[in-house]
Amino acid sequence: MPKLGMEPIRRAALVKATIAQIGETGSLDVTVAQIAKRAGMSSALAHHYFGSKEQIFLAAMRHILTVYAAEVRGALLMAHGPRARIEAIVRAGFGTSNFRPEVISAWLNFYLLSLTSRDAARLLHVYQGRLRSNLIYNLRPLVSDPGAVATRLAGLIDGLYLQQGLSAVSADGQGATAHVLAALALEVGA
Amino acid sequence: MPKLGMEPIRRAALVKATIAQIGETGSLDVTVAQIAKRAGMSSALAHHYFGSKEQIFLAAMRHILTVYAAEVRGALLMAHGPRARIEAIVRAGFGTSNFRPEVISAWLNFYLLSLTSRDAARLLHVYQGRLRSNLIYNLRPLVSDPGAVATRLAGLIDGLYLQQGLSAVSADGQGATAHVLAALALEVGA
DNA sequence: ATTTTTATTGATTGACGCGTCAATAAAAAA
DNA sequence: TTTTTTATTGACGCGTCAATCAATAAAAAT
Repeated sequence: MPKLGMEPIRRAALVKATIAQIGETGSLDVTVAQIAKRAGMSSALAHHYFGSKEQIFLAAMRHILTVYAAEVRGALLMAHGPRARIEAIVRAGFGTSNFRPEVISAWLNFYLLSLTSRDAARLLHVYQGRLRSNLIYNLRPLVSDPGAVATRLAGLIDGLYLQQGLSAVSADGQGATAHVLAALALEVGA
Repeated sequence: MPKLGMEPIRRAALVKATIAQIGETGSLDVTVAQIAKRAGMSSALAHHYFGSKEQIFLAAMRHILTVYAAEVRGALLMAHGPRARIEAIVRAGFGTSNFRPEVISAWLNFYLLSLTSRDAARLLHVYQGRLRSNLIYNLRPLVSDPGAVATRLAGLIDGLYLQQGLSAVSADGQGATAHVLAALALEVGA
């Protein structure tokens, strides 16, 4: 009984199911059939809407990055001054949306996917570059070598994210945020 | 023409080929046939010596961790005083053996494998715990909260390692080392 | 009332990969 | 010299999975 206008609904359901399935499986070794079943449809329909498994992955990745970017933008709206803006960026990175265990796991897997897929690498590069230039821009009035400090802060963020993704017990976003802010305080000499 | 005593040679060749193949492929989606071919034997022989693909992966992982542990031990021999010992640990982590692109890629893939395989998780946990307690022990006379500082240093090391593994262009071990040591200097207030 | 478009799936295909097995051959032991 | 052990591989069975296709059905358009 085909109700019309199903395409966006199906696509969204598949994206959501993909992230959940990757989070549960812990790897990209998820089958289209698993994803489709979780999203309540046949694997044939998943192929019908996305064409290939890689396209499904890329859509899921795009979704994660879009949500993340929106959260950063939102946090930046409320921040006055460079120091507060950096704090906002950090807090957004470890915010509730991106810091759910499934999302962390998916993100780490997409990291590795970027070694294989050019499209994935391109996506990731754009968002990493945006984070980095955001950090550098706001670090400029605070430290003498913004590039180096940005490298260390971004590295610490990635590393703590990785650790959280691997421990996979309970994601401690507040703790991670506190650590990054502590490092920031040392860097700006406050 | 069976020469005797081939087993250790074959095993070592398979371990080496596994790391190389994972590095080249960028994922754990490597076939036993690929590994065996690179090691100069048939896939049947690989199975004969290791029994399963997972055992091959675990052997490769053990090898990487063993080499890493040896390098840390070696560096610690030459270090006098807590500060120098921490520097030694950092330098070993980014030392030539563990910082070749293939090894970085393999390590990152093993990180994710630990989400799937209990044995892999156990291996990783042992070595991470050893690194962490090494750091904490030597940080104790230097800082007031060794645990927190160790978390940040380990996080930064992991993060920079991750970034190097993903860029995959040229591994800059000296740069990474310098960044961690800079963070250390800030933490100890020198 | 037909035709076209959209939604949907069961069945199928074709490829691929792990692991096994039987067979071959040479060294070592008996 | 016969037997056992070690080394080695080609062939293959069995399962899995991505992707395709034909078929069904209900909206929408004509």
